[in-house]
Amino acid sequence: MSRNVQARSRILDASVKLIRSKGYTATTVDDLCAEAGVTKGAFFHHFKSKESLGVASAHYWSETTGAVFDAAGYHGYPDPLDRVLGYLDFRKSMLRRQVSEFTCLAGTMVQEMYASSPDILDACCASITDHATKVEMDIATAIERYGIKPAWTANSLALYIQAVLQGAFVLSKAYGDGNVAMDCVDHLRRYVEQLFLKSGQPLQRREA
Amino acid sequence: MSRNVQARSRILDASVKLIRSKGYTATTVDDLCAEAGVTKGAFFHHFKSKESLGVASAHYWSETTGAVFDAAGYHGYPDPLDRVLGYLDFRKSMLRRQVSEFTCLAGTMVQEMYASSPDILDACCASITDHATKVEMDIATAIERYGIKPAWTANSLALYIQAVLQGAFVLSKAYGDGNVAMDCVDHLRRYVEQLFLKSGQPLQRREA
DNA sequence: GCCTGCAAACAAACCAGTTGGTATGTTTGA
DNA sequence: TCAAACATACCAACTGGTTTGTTTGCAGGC
Repeated sequence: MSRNVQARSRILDASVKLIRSKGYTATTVDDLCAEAGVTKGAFFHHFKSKESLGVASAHYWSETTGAVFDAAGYHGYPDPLDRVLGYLDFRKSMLRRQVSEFTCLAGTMVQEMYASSPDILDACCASITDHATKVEMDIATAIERYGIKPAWTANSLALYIQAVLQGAFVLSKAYGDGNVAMDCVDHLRRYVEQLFLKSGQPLQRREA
Repeated sequence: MSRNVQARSRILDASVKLIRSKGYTATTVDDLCAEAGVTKGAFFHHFKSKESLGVASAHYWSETTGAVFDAAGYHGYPDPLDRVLGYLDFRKSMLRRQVSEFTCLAGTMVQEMYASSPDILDACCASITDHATKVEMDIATAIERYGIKPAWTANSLALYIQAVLQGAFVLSKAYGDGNVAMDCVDHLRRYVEQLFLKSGQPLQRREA
């Protein structure tokens, strides 16, 4: 911990950047070292294998993105449905950036590693599940508050939201920009609003 | 065309199987040859490079899956909305199989190659777009037939449907089975039904 | 003086693609 | 007609570069 405290976290930052754009397999240890500005010796000092870096990268992703969402403003809304819709608006706002800056590391790695590395798969799955669970809380509270008796569960809607986002990322990569993804979030928002719209009782107004 | 007519198509079959489960980069030419039962010489006789096999694989995927959907029964329904919902039911029925048998080659490759190979990206993008366009036709007809004036376009809904499916595949890989994906299709079906449900005018009944 | 944190060189395995050849069938022209 | 020339489909061995991981050594704090 003497010479350079940040070597490990510089490797983790490099892993997020490179794996998101090239994928896990195509990202070599040399690539990671070059991007992080460290040598192979430093890499294998901090991670016992490339696979363990993959696992650490997924955990790191969970922590860093978790902090971003925890800090977002929508958590302050008193209405739980507003918080869910606020989450969607927040996600939509992120889609203005470059494709490589708004896509999901966990989703990318899952697609590539699901049959190859159980450890990486578990770490990615935990990342997605943890994130979905936060939204699920607000959905569950909203179901209670709005007094609806849905044919679906808070869990399934939370996972559906994640599925739409993951799929929107795939289409964004295919088309080269986030416009498709924004349209997808619009459809998703309309659906969520609809689910809580009791027949005859209009939803109270909220800001966009 | 004398010795063994099927060498090329055996390689293509092998590519779909291997790339879907391991990803493009992790699938080596040797893997493909072993799976197809051919030698490296045969491989490079039929494909000038691994990348060109990737492109050919995406085209092959388009053709083979296109044939499956073209042969499905829902095209016979007279009501265009029934055809759209029938498409969703058909997709849901596929989710009973193994994860590696219902996921999308194009979506998997896009995630991995979007920043690495423009040629493969184009081929995958075309595959997804072509497929979405078929659904878009029925959506457009349904908009007319049902006389609705939506805030969305047939194109954006068709792409949204693909996004949900692609995202559902990611979650299926993460959780190891298609149950999450089936829940997603249920949510999606509810949404599509809702979109065509004019206030006060119930939708005519159709079979599940 | 010994552990941590890293550098540099090295090694063994692996990978895409090449080479040089063979077997089989097809075209051509005397 | 039929044989020489050509084309196609394929094979086994090889090559040069790349990849993950190791080893050895060294600088500085405790």
